[in-house]
Amino acid sequence: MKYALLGFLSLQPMTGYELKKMVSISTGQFYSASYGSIYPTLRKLEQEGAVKSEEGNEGNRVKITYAITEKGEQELDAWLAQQGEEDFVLRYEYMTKLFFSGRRPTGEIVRMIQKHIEELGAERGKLIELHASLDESCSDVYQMYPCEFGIALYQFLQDWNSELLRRVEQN
Amino acid sequence: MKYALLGFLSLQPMTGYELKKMVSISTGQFYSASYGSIYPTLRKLEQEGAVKSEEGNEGNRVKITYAITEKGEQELDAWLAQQGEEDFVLRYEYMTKLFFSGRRPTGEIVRMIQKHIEELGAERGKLIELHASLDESCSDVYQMYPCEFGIALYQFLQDWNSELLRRVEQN
DNA sequence: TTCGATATATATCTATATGATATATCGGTA
DNA sequence: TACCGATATATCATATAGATATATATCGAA
Repeated sequence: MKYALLGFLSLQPMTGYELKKMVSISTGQFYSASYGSIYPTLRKLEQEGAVKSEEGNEGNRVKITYAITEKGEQELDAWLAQQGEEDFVLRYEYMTKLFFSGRRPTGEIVRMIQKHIEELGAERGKLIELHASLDESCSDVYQMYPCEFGIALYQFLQDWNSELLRRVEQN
Repeated sequence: MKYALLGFLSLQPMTGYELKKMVSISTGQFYSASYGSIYPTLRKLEQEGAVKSEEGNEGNRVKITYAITEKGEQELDAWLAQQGEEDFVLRYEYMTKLFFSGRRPTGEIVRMIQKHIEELGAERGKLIELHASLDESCSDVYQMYPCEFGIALYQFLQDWNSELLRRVEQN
């Protein structure tokens, strides 16, 4: 969490709200953040001296903009450079259902798989749109990779489930 | 959480400890459970009447075996039949690092990708072993699919990252 | 021009989950 | 018999999502 926020703040100073939007768009497929974690983490990062906040006021609105500090940049680079076992967590509820599908009639399973494939297609479509819009705004090839990964991942999921559908229908 | 535990208890009555082991082996790739969630959930399920517990005692050891009830079976089937948007969460820390890798020297990025591909291969190897051992114990084709999915997923991840490595090395 | 919908912005609460740790028993082996 | 690893239950601290509350700003349509 902490390092991802530092990373985004290294691109430009932002408010918690802007941070949430940016996280959702750019790495949202495999890393998401809620306000319930963003705001407390920002306060903690400021205590540590990794970011500093500036309270601007547009009219009557309170607006706290956070910027990364020199110390924060160093921490970010240390995290990027460190080759630890990276966290990889996949929670795929559909697969849990599939595991127990032996209890259910084949027709129902077929419909579940078909619907899932459609949903995967829709998600993939959204990412393809995002990719087109990203082309202009990205300062860096590396910032395109997660979106490209997401598109390829959904393609893989669609393919795997299409093959599953074929197998289930065949008996 | 709740429904996954009900599912496993529909296969056979079990203790919380056995449940944890079984979850880790069978759906562990995309759904995991800790004791801190298993025991409280079992107690809640019993309050709801979806499972009933029996306190057996082997010698001096306390051993609480949980079995699914008729009501629990109905709840499980209702969950399996219901076509809702299923939870899909991927937390892929490596991809977050990649997003910010523009800050780092190419050599370091190449090493990160290489190491990651090796780790993916190791994980895939474990699943292939598991698949071989599963052949005997599974009562059902559906119980094989999650493991097969895991193997295919790691293959996809290896392929995607190998292609990424090629691209990064080329400039 | 005013009304309502949507976007911006911060903050906090509840429920739940993880990971670690504590405690204790059991079976096998050295 | 002493010890290790597996079995078994339980709980703590910490983290997080998701929902909700509150308020302001913007913009288009009636």
